[in-house]
Amino acid sequence: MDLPKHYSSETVEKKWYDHWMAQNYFHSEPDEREAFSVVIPPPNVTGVLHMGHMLNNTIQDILIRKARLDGKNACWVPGTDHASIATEAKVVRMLREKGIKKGDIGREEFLKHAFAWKEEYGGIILEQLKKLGASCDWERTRFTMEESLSKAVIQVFVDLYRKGRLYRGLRMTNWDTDALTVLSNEEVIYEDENSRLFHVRYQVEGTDEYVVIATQRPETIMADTGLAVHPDDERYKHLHGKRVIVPLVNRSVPIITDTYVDLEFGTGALKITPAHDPNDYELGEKYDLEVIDIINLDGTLNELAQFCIGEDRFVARKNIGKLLDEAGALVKIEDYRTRVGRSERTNAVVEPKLTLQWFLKMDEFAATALEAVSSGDVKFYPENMWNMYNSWLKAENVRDWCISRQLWWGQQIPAWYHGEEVFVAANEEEALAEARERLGNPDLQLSDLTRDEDVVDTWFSSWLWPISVFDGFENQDELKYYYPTDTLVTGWDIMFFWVARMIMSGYEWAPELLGKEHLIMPFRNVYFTGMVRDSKRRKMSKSLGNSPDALALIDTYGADGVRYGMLSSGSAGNDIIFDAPLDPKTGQVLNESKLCAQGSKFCNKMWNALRLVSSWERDASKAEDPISQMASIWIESRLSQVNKEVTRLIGEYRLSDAIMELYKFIWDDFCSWYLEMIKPADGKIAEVTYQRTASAYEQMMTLLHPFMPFVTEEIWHGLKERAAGDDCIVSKWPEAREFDEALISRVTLAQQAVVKVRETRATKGVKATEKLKMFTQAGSPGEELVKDAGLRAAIEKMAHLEEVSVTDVEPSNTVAFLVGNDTFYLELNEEVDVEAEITALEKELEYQQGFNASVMKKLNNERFVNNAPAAVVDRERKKAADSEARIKSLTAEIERLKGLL
RNA sequence: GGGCGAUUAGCUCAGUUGGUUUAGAGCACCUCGUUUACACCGAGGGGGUCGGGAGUUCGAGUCUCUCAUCGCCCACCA
Repeated sequence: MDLPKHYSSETVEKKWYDHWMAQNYFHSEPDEREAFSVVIPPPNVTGVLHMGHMLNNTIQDILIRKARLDGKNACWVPGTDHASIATEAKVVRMLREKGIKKGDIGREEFLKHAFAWKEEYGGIILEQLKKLGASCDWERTRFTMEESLSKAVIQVFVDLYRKGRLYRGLRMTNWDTDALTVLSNEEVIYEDENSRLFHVRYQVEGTDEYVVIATQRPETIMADTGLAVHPDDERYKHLHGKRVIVPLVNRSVPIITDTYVDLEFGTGALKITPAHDPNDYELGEKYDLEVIDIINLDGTLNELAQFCIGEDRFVARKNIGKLLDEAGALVKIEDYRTRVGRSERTNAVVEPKLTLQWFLKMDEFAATALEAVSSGDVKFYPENMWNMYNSWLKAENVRDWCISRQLWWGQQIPAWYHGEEVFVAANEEEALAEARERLGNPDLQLSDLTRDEDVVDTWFSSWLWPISVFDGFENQDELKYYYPTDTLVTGWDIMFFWVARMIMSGYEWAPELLGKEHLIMPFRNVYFTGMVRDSKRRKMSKSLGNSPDALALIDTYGADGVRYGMLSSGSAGNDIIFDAPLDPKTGQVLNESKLCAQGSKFCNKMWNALRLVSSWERDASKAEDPISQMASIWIESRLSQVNKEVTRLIGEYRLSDAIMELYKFIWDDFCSWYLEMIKPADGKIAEVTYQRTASAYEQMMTLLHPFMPFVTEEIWHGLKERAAGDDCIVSKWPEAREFDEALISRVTLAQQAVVKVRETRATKGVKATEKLKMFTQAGSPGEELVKDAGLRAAIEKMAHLEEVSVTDVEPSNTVAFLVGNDTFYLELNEEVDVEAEITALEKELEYQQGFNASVMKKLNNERFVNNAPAAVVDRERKKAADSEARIKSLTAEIERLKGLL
């Protein structure tokens, strides 16, 4: 068999993914096995694969593949989210480029374009996930705006309305002046930005006195309907009950007093613009002030402003500033830093605006969602995410969810209006029937009703995801089997958008759909990944351009290499600093990563181990030699040990630790020690040794398979002839057997002996291959190592020694070192500097004495001996005995050497 | 202004009921080495008083308090 020197991820990965798909391994149907389901956090249908996706989908894939190996019926449901604002914005832009305006073509036509766009460009990300190796059940791919899922949204809307948990109201909302829609609070990103604070004076009516206020938004002055001061503010007490004249528009407005006003800030006087500020709106309500709305939906000023009509609010800001100055009302302008809210999707500065919207009452939902996690029904990893969750959902912080959006790409709200009456129903026929009945007018026609133009928030469809992907609102056949899902893997940044709301919806509808005896949480566990950040700790994002090209990374390092890289840094909840360096010229992130490179090197290492093993000529007549005999039992023991450990770590979601454990085991134990020990000089290996080696190697590959599926599958096939359909992916997770712990520690000692020899060679400048003799003295505990034929031979082979023996003869021209507690002597061919050896041994002795002293300090402490657990005390006694033995060995050797001087 | 989390080797991080040799890994670094799996390699080595201080304990990287620095989340200060 001629294998290339370098592992080629490109060809291997394509080959196996195609094979898995052809064999339909990822598909799941309900059966008698235990179900293990995971629903993907649906990426935006417009999205492309980025680092966050790679991290989070690698983790899901590991969990799913492990479950599959454990013999569970593993089902990973993929899909995409219609992402209303983001997608609609893209389609609008695309149409604009074609010279088509959204408003001109109407809703239906627009949706056709949008669906066509989705068919052509949407879902690229799912193809990219295949490159990563994601073992999703692609036959189950869902989309939040497909018919069944949309029906579920409508059904839920109607249900909530009938339960009295939905209401429509005029509220101060966050308005996106670009997308022309309202936004939920969560969709507004606040950041500190530079601004200017205008100090403007208002004349007190009927006097020559002025009150100076400070504002960042002079363009809203024309909408002022009041001025507020603190009731206890001595500066303004004489003005209580008086009125001031708003500059430019010369409107007379009342001075009100309220403790909301901060005495310390600015001049202590505040202009009140109920239409354009949430706080002012509240004050306006309280004091019954007029609401004058001077800003259009697109952010321009309307006629009511009287000035700067038609100008954008930011243009008007400058111009009004000038006008105020000309009118002598502008006192000064200060530079100021303040929090500005921008739309998460369009980056437009959010305009507080009074609009009529649909809201979902959240108090009950929030209480349920809190209880679900505090009771332990839903477990969080890491646990401390509870704090963030709790602070968001506790009663005093919960706000009703604004679910309507002034967009077309989404599920249209199933509400019809006739005058003041509202009819909410699953379809127009039902709405009409209800309207006829309630209005007592059997002749009422559909054309007499007006349907709500708005759609629901995208999250109002994704919060149903764990149920709706199984068509659970229509029938419960699959839901019964797959629900609840096992683990949700997502970033903590969407804990409130999505995780909490899925819990709410699960507890709301699962009992109705499945009955209360069925488990009702949407998932048992939530694994929160951290944010992937760049080397400057900035969140990776498209706009910053600091994210490496995910697909380019896969091309360079292979999916296995990238998966390794994503995992080997960080743990649950902690942010990951991705190590891609920056281009010094452009400041852009380079598609280079040490971690991913390490992963691809690891693939190459394993590949070459296969090359080595495959290169041996197998000889059925050859007997197993003592080294191989010993080494096989050792590697099998270690394998079982590692198996147990890795299983435990995966169960605790400690995936980085698990992959690191496997990395060290495969690289160090298997490649550096085991293979080197059994490596035949003549290239001929006993058949039995080959089989045991292949079997151990195969098991290692299975343990690593969930993490690095491609290379492990490739090697697994390279080791043995396989029957058709007998694939790694469906093979069993190996059983962890009892392991020979005593042998493991003996091998550790043997390794120590080898390292000491190598170290001695390095420091004395003796060639690594120069044949030397080593011995220990008769009657010493080190005999155990030498008496074991396999171990002795292994030491000789690994350290290039001619002989390791037990002897009575007095050492001569030797270098002594400790192996375990005993002294071993290495005979050198050149003259040994006795004084230097004494110095070296004395240094070692000093360390051992220090160590012994610290142990004895504990043991001589009565309180320690009395209070510490017996096992701990025993361990300390063992340490003491060991170090005493070492001290004895060292002292004796030092004495002997001194006698030579 | 509240809350959460960090601070361990040059870098990125482990260290999960306080005791497993007076701290570990990977990368980086230094020395040596082309021995027929792998130079995407092998062998060896240096490097940390676990942010500072105090406390609890027989025993603290681990628990408590405090200070410092840095992140992040939430909040209506014009």
